[in-house]
Amino acid sequence: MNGKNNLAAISDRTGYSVSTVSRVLSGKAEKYRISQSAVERITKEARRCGYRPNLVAQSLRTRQSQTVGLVVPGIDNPFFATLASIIISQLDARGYHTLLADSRESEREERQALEMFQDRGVDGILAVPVASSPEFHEEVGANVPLVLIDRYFQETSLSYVCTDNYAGAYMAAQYLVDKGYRRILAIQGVPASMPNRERVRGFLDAIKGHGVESRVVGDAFSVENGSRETLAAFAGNPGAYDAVFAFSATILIGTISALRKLGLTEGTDVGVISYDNNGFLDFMNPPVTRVEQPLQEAGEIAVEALFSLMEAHRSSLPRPAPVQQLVRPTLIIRESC
Amino acid sequence: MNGKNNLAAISDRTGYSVSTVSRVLSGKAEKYRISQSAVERITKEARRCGYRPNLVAQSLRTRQSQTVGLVVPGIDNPFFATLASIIISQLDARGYHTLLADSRESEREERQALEMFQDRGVDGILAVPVASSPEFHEEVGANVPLVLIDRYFQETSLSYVCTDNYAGAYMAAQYLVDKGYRRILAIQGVPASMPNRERVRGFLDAIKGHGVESRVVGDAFSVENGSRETLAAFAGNPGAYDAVFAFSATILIGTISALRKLGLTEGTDVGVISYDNNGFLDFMNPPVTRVEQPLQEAGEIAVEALFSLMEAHRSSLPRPAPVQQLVRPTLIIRESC
DNA sequence: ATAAACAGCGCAATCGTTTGCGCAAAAATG
DNA sequence: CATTTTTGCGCAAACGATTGCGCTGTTTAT
Repeated sequence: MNGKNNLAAISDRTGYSVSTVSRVLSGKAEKYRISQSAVERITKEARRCGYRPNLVAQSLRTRQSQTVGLVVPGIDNPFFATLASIIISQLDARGYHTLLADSRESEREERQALEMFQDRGVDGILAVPVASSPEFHEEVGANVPLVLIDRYFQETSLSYVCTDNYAGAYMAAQYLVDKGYRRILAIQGVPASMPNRERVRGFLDAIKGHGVESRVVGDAFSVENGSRETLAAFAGNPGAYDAVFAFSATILIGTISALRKLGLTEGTDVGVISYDNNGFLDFMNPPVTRVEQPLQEAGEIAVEALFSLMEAHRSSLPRPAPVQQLVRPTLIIRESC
Repeated sequence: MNGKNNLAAISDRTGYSVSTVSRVLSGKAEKYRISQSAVERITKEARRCGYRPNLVAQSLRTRQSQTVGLVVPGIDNPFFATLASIIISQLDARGYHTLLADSRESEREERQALEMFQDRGVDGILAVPVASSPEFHEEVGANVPLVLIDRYFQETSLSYVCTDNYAGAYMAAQYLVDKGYRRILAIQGVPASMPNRERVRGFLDAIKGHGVESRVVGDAFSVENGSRETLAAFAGNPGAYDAVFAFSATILIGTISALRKLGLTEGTDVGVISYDNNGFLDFMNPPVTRVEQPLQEAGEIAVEALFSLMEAHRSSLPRPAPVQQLVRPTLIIRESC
């Protein structure tokens, strides 16, 4: 084309100043009482040459980027992929774009991502935190609106929206107990994470006083962890446990894979129950009983909370009280235990 | 803190000009022959106050953003989630950040995303295109490095990296024929997309001359489509087909769900075969035979291609010849047919 | 001794937009 | 007709970083 395609170019071609062109094209024409004739001439020229504002310059000047940063501990995990999908849709619906980062469960990478978000001037941040203590997140949260999701910290003033992992695990364990299982292996995810700790607590509380032998093992929300721990527990002792509680769908896959390798069948030889929902779980053999987390709802609440923080931030109003909410999961009963 | 935290502030506090501070902090000290003493004083002060460059300003000035845009047709689809995950990791490893957009199979939203990417000055774009013709993408590709992935266009000068869908579908169909199936229902995804067209072509070519009755139905890579089409095909006529070829894992889920609802069992009553790989497929009942696409490999090649385009673009060198590559899928044989 | 080379750094323009302030002309008021 | 108000628009300074050019002073070559 004609080389440049910015306000200055339109200014040149219409004879109006850059200021006027800017005001017209950013919809502030009447606020600044620009004449009808100017508005028409300018919008016509802008349309003609397909003008599009440079968002980088706009961000620099206005300190708003129409972008939020989202950091998750592993986008390859279907759970976080689903969560990300839900959040991206929500943001999109509000006209915001998403910078997506993956911390891979690493505190260092998480810090980098959060710093990068700030350096790029995002308007807000949604994070599934990985760090073991809230200091850094709180520091970041003091500068830019920040809402935690899925994981959170004790005693923090940050907003968070999570599912009630204590209740979820409690329901699952109680169900196993009711079904008569008495030797239960729980395979956990990342031990330090709040959801995991809450699940362990819910699990232990539910089996307490029922004469259940149990062990909690494992260290990651991964297929590999599920497989390794299951092998370790059952190899050489096929009757070691009568049920397995997998703390995530990924872990479940590892567990089932290992059971099969050992010649055990889930559901009959060993009861299994899982966390997370997933279209596949209904078509496994047997269909898997599981705790479903209301991710859509959690995502909606989190985004809502973030936007009210952002709104206050924009107007330099006092920060609204933090939203700290747990949403209730539900037990989906099938045939695996 | 001390209010601002930019080059000017450091300039004030050290007595050196903004230029010198900039050159030191952006690692160009020796190129511009800055003295040791200046370098030390400045880096010390920068460390003290935790200086971090404003990436928005940097982008505006240098026209580089260390960002690439990624647009997929549905991040909620596990296939694209996996692809996105792979690509984000690759970009991250090269120090690039990712703006992720979801076109939801809508040409309009795809255009919006691509335009937004340009407005934000991304350094490159990776796209799973949705449009039916390449014009718009070619236009964009003329301005900013662009590589297509998973889907592509005929006769385009754009780079693309996809799997060989013709070969994949051919293998699958041939396997069904070899197994003796003669009435095959193929449930396709988005009809106009190149992978889908190639799969249809591969499917039809493979069954040709073998006396196979077949129909190709459906219009989306979704669970709902799989379920709807399966119901329509088998309701009132349980023996309508002896095998179903699902063109994606999501479609497969819908198909199995529908078969069960109709009292049919996949594998025995009706053979099923699927496209895509997925940890769950091995643990369904029965385990599902499927065509696995080498996504990791495709992602690596695509990112590699993108970076060589970006490199040339940065140095205003002539654009290297487009990379147009198909990578070969493999058939994973299990027990569902 | 004079010129040339070089070391070390700053000036000021630039990227594209936004916006407070002010200025002139036109319109309204007394 | 003199004053005030309103209308319509432009000047220029931001936002924070980068970089071509040039300016001083010192060192080296001729």
